[in-house]
Amino acid sequence: MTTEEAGSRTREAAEAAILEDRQTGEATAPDEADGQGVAVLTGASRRKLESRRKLFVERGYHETRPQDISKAAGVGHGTFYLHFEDKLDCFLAFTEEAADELEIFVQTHHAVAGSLEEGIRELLTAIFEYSDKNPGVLAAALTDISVLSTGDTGKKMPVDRWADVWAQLMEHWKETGEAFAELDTRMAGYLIVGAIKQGGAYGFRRRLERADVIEGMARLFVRALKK
Amino acid sequence: MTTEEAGSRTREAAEAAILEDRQTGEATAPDEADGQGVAVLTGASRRKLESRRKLFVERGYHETRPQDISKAAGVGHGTFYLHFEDKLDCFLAFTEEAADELEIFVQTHHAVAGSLEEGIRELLTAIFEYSDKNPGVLAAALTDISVLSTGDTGKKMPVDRWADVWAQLMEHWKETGEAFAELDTRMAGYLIVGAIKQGGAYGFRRRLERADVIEGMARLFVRALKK
Amino acid sequence: MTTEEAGSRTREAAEAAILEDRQTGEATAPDEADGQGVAVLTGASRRKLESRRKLFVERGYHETRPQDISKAAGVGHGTFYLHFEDKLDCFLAFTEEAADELEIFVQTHHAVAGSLEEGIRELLTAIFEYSDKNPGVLAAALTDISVLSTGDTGKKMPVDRWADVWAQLMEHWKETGEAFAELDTRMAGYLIVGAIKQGGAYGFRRRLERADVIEGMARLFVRALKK
Amino acid sequence: MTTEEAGSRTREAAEAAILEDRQTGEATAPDEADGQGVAVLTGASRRKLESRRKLFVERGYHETRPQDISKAAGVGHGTFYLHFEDKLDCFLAFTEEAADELEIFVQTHHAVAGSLEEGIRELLTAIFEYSDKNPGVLAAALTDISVLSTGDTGKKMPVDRWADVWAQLMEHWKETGEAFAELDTRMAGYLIVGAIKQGGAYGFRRRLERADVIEGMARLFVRALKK
DNA sequence: CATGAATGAGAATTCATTCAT
DNA sequence: GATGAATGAATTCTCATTCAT
Repeated sequence: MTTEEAGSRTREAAEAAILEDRQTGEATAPDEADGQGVAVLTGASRRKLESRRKLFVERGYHETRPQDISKAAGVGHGTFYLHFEDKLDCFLAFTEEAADELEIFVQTHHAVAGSLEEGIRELLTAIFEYSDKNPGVLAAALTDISVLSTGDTGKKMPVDRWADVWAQLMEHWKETGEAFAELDTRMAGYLIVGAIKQGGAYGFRRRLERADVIEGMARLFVRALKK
Repeated sequence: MTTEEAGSRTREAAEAAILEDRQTGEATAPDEADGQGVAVLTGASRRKLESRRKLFVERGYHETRPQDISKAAGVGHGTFYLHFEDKLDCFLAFTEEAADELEIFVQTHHAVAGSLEEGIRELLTAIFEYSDKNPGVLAAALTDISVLSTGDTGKKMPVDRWADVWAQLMEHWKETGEAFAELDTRMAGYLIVGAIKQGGAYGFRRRLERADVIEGMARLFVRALKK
Repeated sequence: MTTEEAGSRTREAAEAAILEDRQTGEATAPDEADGQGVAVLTGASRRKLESRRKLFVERGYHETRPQDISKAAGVGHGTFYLHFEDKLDCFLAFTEEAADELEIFVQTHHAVAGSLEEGIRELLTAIFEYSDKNPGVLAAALTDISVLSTGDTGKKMPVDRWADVWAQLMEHWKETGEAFAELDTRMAGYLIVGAIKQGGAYGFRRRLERADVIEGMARLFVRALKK
Repeated sequence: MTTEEAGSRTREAAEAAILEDRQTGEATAPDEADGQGVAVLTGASRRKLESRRKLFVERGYHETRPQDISKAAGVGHGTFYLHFEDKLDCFLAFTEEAADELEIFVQTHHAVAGSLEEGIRELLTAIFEYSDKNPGVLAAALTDISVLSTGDTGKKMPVDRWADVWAQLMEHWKETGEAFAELDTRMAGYLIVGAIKQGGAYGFRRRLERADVIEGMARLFVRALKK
């Protein structure tokens, strides 16, 4: 998605667009919408419904009612179901939105990344910057699917997407000979995501300095991965 | 708990007791696994209520009703509330029970652990053995508290306990000079728990060989920690 | 409410409107009989929910479930909570409705009241006529608040409203010199309301002739109040 | 009941016995117990169960559970049902106990009463003294039966007993020619009880001076009844 | 497209009462 | 007699979703 666009933007611009609630993002988001009931709308109410983010982040999935989202968006209850199949669908939309934003961060940061060491540090910085501007969003978006519904929805969750991103990077570092050869990049992707999620939550709770958290993580990740 | 007893048992015996649903544990567990504010009830129904585990694991917190637990235990609805203050209290009891069990595994494995490398491998083995015998229990017990209730309950969750265990081990390895000096053991404890949780889920979903998962994790952890 | 309308109606007409379940009252009552915090809903279900009266009167507060009221009204359980905050709120709405109706009776009767003696007799007549047409309503509406909820709700209960009405009348009779000068009208208002409530219940149980009950009360009240 | 005893006691002694929680009352209370399941017991637990009074007064009927009464009495749940048929039976026992106590007050005060005027003032004084020593007891004991259960229990409630007492007194005053001849003493009994109940509640809420409340009531009652 | 009144299955919890010990 | 663990019908209230307008 929007990779060509992202390429033509400066890194700062791309991030700014995201952080300022995607006023320029309109051109991109609808693209991903398939012709089906979900996320079909382009107009005002779709943008309004993005108020879901605030609610899901602050209250969590189970404490947020479709009604709340509609109300916060200033639309009627019924309108909610013109945009989302159901509550879970709405949550996944939020989740994907967050993943999209993060992906841009990751990509733009990677563009300038040189060595494995610099790259990891850059990425973590990007992630925590994002987290700083969007407090709680990652934690909320990484909510375990099993908590949301019983049956496996088959949906690709943000965890998977993000793990992929890391896996690809590590694959790249394997090719450049910076990462050790036996590295199982898929597995390592999940391990890193898990570590970041838990470590991030810990740092948040303990109100640790962002720089310290990043440094602590980076050191361990670099040691773990470097040849 | 039962540390003196655990000492007198062989490691296998101790684990077996746990894994076989604690037939020998009765003398110890029911007395202290409670501490929940509700009257410390012993007797038939309390033990029966341990059926909660199966349900929380299979369906998750939100899909398990107090009624289900009572029914599975073969007792009346009201009996549930003689043993637990409310649903959350019941879940936390399950959670602590699992943490207790795991702690024994970790302790007994550590007892024989020699080097950092062996130690990590041992621990991971222990954890995955436990997970193998108690499928899903760890994942369920590590459920994020924020998903369970709105307000912070102030309870120490299994994640914290487990992170502590790892932190202490790493502290030990720092003293023996096996772990690198600048290691922030607290943070690293959380990172490892997060990684194991996510990696474990990944391995479970992909039906990976346990040995491979352990090996993959161990390699990374050792690299990350060793001097 | 509807004071100007009541003025233009004959006394009989105004009462009839009330007693015949307010078919003409629709224009006025639904708009203000609410004031309850929950959205001011008009429309079918609100009027239907007035079936609460029958239930509260026949079964009393504790024997009437929100569900019963909904069912009697032919609406769903959930609808109940669109109109009332909770069960108590619903009861208080009934209570206020009854007080409103009674107030009109009292006012219209007072309009024609001449002397203290005539006035008292008129009022009692009005009250018992109302009670006759709405059997049990006053008794139910005068239910002691302490029976309904633990904490003081701070709400002005019908007893207070009605005591006020009597107090004002007595104040008037003090001014005209018909009532004795030292009369504490506030206190006397409560005494009279209490007496009517208990005496009414007694008369109802004993199936006494309405005229006799009125006469018995009137005689005592007149003696007590007249200069 | 115990009229001969009451007669041989001084008024002060009789009241003291009541107010000091009836240490001497044991000889009397059991007398009234019939040979049936209810109130059969004489021993320790019966006296203990009298803690019901505090609970019914403070929390009201619906907020007081048999369990609470048992607990307050320091006996087991089951013991409750050895003494009372059910919760309502227990409440009525409390109610009768209060009525008994009040009756003694009323009788002893009446013994010294001379004129109608003095008599009324004496009685009111007695009642409010009792209420002062036993705050809330009368209000609780006068709880309307309809609030307690659906079907008429056929039990004679305290209201009735008390109304009777007043009726008898008024009958007496009719005979002495102090009360006006046409007085319907039965009805008037209820009117007075109702007035006292409501007026007492009002005075209590407004924290009026007891003397003022008594004076206010007495004046009205005397005016209403005197020839 | 948009609405919001209406819905009713379902959730958590309570409590009067029983009965085996 | 005394106990208190056990019960399950019953209660209040919620909330994801629908559908007539």
